[in-house]
Amino acid sequence: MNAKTTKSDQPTFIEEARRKQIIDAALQTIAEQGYTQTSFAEIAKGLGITKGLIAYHFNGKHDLITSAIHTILNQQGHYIKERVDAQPLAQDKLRIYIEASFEYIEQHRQHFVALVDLWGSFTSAEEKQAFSQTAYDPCRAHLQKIFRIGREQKEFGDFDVQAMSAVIQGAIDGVMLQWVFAPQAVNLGTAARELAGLFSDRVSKK
Amino acid sequence: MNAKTTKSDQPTFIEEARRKQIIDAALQTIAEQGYTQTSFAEIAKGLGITKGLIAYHFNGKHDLITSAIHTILNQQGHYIKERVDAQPLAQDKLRIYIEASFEYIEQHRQHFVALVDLWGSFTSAEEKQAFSQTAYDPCRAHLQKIFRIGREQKEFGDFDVQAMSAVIQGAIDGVMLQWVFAPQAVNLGTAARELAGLFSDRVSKK
Amino acid sequence: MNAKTTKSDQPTFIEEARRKQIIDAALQTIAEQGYTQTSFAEIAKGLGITKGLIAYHFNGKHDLITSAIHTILNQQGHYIKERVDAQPLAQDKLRIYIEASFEYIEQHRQHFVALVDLWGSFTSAEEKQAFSQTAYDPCRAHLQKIFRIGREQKEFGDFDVQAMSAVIQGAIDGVMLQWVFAPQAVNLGTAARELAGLFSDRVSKK
Amino acid sequence: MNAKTTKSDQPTFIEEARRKQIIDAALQTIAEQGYTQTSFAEIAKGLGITKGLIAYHFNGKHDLITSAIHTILNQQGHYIKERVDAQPLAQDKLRIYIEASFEYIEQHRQHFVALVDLWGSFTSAEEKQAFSQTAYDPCRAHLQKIFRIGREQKEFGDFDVQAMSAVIQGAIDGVMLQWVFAPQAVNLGTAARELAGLFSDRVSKK
DNA sequence: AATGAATGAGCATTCATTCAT
DNA sequence: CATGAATGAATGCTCATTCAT
Repeated sequence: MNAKTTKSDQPTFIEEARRKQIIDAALQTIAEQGYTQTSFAEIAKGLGITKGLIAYHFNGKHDLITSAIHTILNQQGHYIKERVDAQPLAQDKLRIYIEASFEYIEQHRQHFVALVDLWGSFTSAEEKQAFSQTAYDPCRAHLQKIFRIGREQKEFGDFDVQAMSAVIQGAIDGVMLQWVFAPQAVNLGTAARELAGLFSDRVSKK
Repeated sequence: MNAKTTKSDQPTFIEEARRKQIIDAALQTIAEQGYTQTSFAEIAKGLGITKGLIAYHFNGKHDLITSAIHTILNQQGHYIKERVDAQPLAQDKLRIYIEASFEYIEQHRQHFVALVDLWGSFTSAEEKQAFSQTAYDPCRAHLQKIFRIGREQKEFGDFDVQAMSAVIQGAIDGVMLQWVFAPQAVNLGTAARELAGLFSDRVSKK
Repeated sequence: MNAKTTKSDQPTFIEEARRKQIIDAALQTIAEQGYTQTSFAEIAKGLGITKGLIAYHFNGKHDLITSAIHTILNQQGHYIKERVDAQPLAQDKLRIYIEASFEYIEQHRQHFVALVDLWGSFTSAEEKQAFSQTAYDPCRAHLQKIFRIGREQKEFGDFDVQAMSAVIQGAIDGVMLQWVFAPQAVNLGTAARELAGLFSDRVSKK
Repeated sequence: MNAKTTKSDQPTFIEEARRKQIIDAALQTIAEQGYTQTSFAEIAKGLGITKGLIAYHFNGKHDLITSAIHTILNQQGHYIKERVDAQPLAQDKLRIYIEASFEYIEQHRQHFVALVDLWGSFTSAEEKQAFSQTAYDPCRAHLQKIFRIGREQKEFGDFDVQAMSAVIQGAIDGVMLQWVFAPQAVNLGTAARELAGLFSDRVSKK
């Protein structure tokens, strides 16, 4: 309930290292055994520490889960932004956005297995909505920014920017979901190409 | 351990009614409070029965959850199939498939809030994959059938049927996810139109 | 709590048959799966009836268990008495008592597996003592009667009748226990001979 | 599922003390109320701790029961062995074996009340047989060793060693059973004398 | 005489959390 | 910083028992 009382605001080096270590172990355990099977004891076991230590470094389970989610989303966000920003043309930005999304997922499948499981950790509608905003709003905003650039640069034609951002991001997430649970059922590379193709055919028409 | 204390193999009328009633209450509770907060006691409370009765009608929690999932997927599947089959043209079939998917979701938002939560109920990778097959395989198969019809009827051009089915279904699910958690952030009707538009522009090009 | 209210004192034919059938099934289930695993449902399953019917024919679980124990002890008692009474000499009576005890056990191993398990069903010291009296008092009394006859007929010398009855009956039960759980570890026939031999050497000395 | 939340392999002092304390309380509760009435909650209540703590120190109920049984059997075994080994003559060893068995039982009646009840805790035939081996094999082996020494030292005549060990141990256990449930019905001292007498008369004959 | 639906108390077990050391 | 002992509430599940039909 109360935050660490004996602590200054600035986390120490070891504090930060432990938190990162615990978050990684938590994500791994969640991905392997599912959220409901992931207890502090289970995380601690895989790390060679005691569960008391986890309680010491996090303000309860909710804090741990929240931190884990932010870690994943931030890492993915940076990965994509870096690559998209390197492209001058909007149509390349969009293509790279899709490709980088899938690339990151492919390299961190475990993170996404865990992420899907973590939806189950939100009990109230408010928490779910808050998570939704954290997860989707920045993505849609990024896509909409690309669309606007594309229009300013006369690369893209006319379409509903709001809806299209939801559709493109949705397609990325939806394909990811299928791949996460059954990697052999979906080829991410081909899917990326088809998705980018759908869009470019649409907007370059006029 | 033991399935039931009664003799007959075929369920009675009251048995069926109770199971349906319990499944509905379970879905509602899951949607409202999340899977992890949904205990037999919680479901029973909302129904005015005892938790022992739930254990009497279901072979454990896994049976209840499985039954609930199948109920949702079957209902949605029938709803869509009925409407798609009524269309002679493949391009209409595809459009109706997308629209009907969103319609059903819109009318049963609670089911899908629950469905997403239920992913968290699968602990092993095997269970997750099994669920994935139950959920996605029929959808992708249905889409691929529409694509084949479209090609036979010379309505559609050439594209990777496998990947396209994953992308279209993924887009539907991905948009649904955004809407389920933040209904005000996405307009399902507009999204359906943009998605159908993306595809028709693509395939009618040549 | 209350006995069958709609019933006359005289049990009907079908009533008796059902009780016997249920007792037999109960003994078999207890022998096979242990007392703690033996629920009404389990007994009913093996019989093709419902557990409600068992509750109808017995005044609760305690009644069923008590009836089962009495069934076993009475049957064994009759079997032994019949054979002992056929012998005129006390030393033969004693030998036959031992042999018949083992014979009966050998033919009804299941009954004794169950009997040992049923000890666990008595919760209070009073119940245990009551069972003990039901089980042991008649046996020791029978042995003591044989001893007295032997003395009257000048076959046996002097010894503590009370203690000797406990020792002989104890040896029978103790050997039975070893055999019941590990039939290959004890040969009942040889044990009977050694036990009878111990006694006859002792009392024929003077 | 998970054994313990701590890291070290060797138990601490407090750990050992708690386990012993809990085992003692468990034996007492079983002796007083019977195995089926002995829940973690019941044991904890008599100890002033919570049932969670019992689960913390033992790997489930089976572990607790197994530990309790081994505690009893080991203690009794040591008590007897110590006294038997002090005797040079085989006939004294045998007499002391019988006397020490009864002495120990007399001093720890509660243990044996519990032990008899614990038979009911084994559900499968395999578990029962395993327990039987743990309980009886060492006893019979000890007796057979005494018999062999007796023969080597020309104290004992000829008899079936295997069967005799079963009969003597059986008599000890069988008398104990009668005494445990009805202490006033059997005098352990007299019984010990009669039992030892039976044997010595038999083997010293030739 | 028999069934099946329903109950309610009890069970072992899990787990996040607290805290003295 | 870190541990290990302890808590207490919650969970899925079992089961004898009741009762209307």
